[in-house]
Amino acid sequence: MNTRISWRDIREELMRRIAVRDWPPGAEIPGEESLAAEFGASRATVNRAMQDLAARGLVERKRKAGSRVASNPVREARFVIPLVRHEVEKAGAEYGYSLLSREVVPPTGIVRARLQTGAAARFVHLRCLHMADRRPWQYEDRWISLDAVPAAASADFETVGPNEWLVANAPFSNAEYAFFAAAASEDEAAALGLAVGSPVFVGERLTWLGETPVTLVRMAHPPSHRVVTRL
Amino acid sequence: MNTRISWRDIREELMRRIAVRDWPPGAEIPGEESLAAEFGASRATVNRAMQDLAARGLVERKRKAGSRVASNPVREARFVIPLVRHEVEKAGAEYGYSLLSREVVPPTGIVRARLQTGAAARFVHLRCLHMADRRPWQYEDRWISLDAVPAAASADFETVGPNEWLVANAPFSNAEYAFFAAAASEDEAAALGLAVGSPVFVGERLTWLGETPVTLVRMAHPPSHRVVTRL
DNA sequence: GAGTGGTCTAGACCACTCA
DNA sequence: GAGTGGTCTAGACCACTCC
Repeated sequence: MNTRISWRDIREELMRRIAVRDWPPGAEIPGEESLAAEFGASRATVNRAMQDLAARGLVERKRKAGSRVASNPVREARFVIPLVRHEVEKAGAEYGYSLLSREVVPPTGIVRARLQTGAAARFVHLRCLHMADRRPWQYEDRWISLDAVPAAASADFETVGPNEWLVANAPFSNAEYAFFAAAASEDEAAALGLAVGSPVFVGERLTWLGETPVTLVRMAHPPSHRVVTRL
Repeated sequence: MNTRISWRDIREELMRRIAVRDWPPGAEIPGEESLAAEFGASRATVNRAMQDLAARGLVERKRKAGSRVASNPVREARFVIPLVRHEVEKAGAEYGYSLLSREVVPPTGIVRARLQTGAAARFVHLRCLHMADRRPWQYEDRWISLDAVPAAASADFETVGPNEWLVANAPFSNAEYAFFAAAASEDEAAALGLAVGSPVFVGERLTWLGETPVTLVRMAHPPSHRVVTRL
C-alpha cells in the first residue's frame, strides 16, 4: 500500500486550492466526510488539517453551516518572543549586559496605573542595557513587585538580567504584550546612543500571578529593530 | 457516567501545574500514556493538550526524550492582522478612506530591492489615507505588480481601498509581515498630521504568488497605535 | 429535525532519538 | 535496541446551528 496521506499533505493541498482561487474567498468547502473520501483518509485526519487552516484564519467553520474560505484576511500572525540574549545570539552577535541602576521604591503613577496597584506596594525598579557586539540593542526599564516576588529584594541583577532571573524565580499565569513606536525618552536616548525624541520600537510586557501583578517592563529598541513573521 | 474530560481541561490543568511550579522550568513532564491514565482519558486526548502547549512554547517535546517544561520563555505571541476598516470599526469609530494618488510607474530602487524584481516591471503605486472618526489612522503606501495582477491597471481605487480590492482579486501564496518604528517621512507626516521625523509605527507587508511578487505595502500609524496580545 | 463540525476512544504503526 | 512522541484509522456521540 502507498504511504498514508498526512494531515499536512491535505493542508497543503487545501491551501493551494484556496491560493489559486479554486475556492475563492467566501466559497463553501466540501464537508469533512467528503474530503476524507476524496483524499482516502479518515475524517479525523481531514479535521486536523481543517483545524489548522481555521487557526490560521484561512477558513471559517460553523457547525451545520459547513466551512467556507475566509472572506476577510483576518489572518493570524505568530511572533516568537525570545529572551533578549537568545535573540542577540541568534543574530550572530556577542551578547552583553549591564545593570544601570537598581532601587527599591514605591511605584510611580504610570506604573500604578498600568498594574492597577496601590501606592503602598513596594517594587524593585531596574534599568538595564542589553548589547549586541558592544552596541546597544535594548534598553530595559523594569518594575518587579516585591509582594509577588519577595526574593527579588535580595537579587542583585549585576550579572544575570531580570528577564532570565524572573524566568527561573517568578511564576506567572497571565501576560500581556504590546508593541508600539515612541519617541525616545532622555534615559532611552542616552542608553541607546540616540537623540532624544528619536523613534524607538517599544515592547511592553505585563505579567500577573492570578490577580497579583508581578512585573512591568518597557523594552526600547533602536529604530533599526524589526519584528518579522511569515504567513 | 461523568462527563468526559476534554483536552482543554487537561491543558488547563497542565498549565496550572506549570504556572505554580509543580513542574518548574526544565522539569520533565510524565509521558502521555501516564497522563492519560491519570486523567482517565485516551492518549490521543492528552496528546492534543500537549500539542497545544508545545505550540505555545510552554513545553518542549522530543521523541524518546519525553516532554519538559520549556526553560526559556520562547513563547509565541499571536496577533490578528485584520483589514484596516474592521480594525477601525472594532475600535468603535467611523471608518473613512481617501485615495491620495495613483500612478503606473516602474518600481523605485527600494521597492525593487524588497521585492527582488527588475526595473522593467510595471507597478501601480498608490498612496492612501485611512481615517477613524475623520482623524488619520493609517497612511498606506502600496505597490501592486501588474505582472501578477493585471486587473489592477483598470481599478481606480477611489472608493475601495487596495487592501480590500486585493483580497477579492489577487491570490497569493506567501507573505511576510514586519513591524518596526521609523521617523515619519514628509508624506507620512503630512498625511498623518505629524511633524516630519516624529515616531511612526510601521507595518510592512510583502506577498508573493509562488515566486512572483504581488504587492508591497508600508502602513504607517501615529505613535498612539498599539498592537496588543495576551499570552 | 437534521446536517456539520468538535471531540473522545482504542488500537495500531511509524519515526526519531537517546543510550 | 528501546522508549516516547507523531500520526492515522474507524467508530461513536455530542453540540451547535440552520431550516
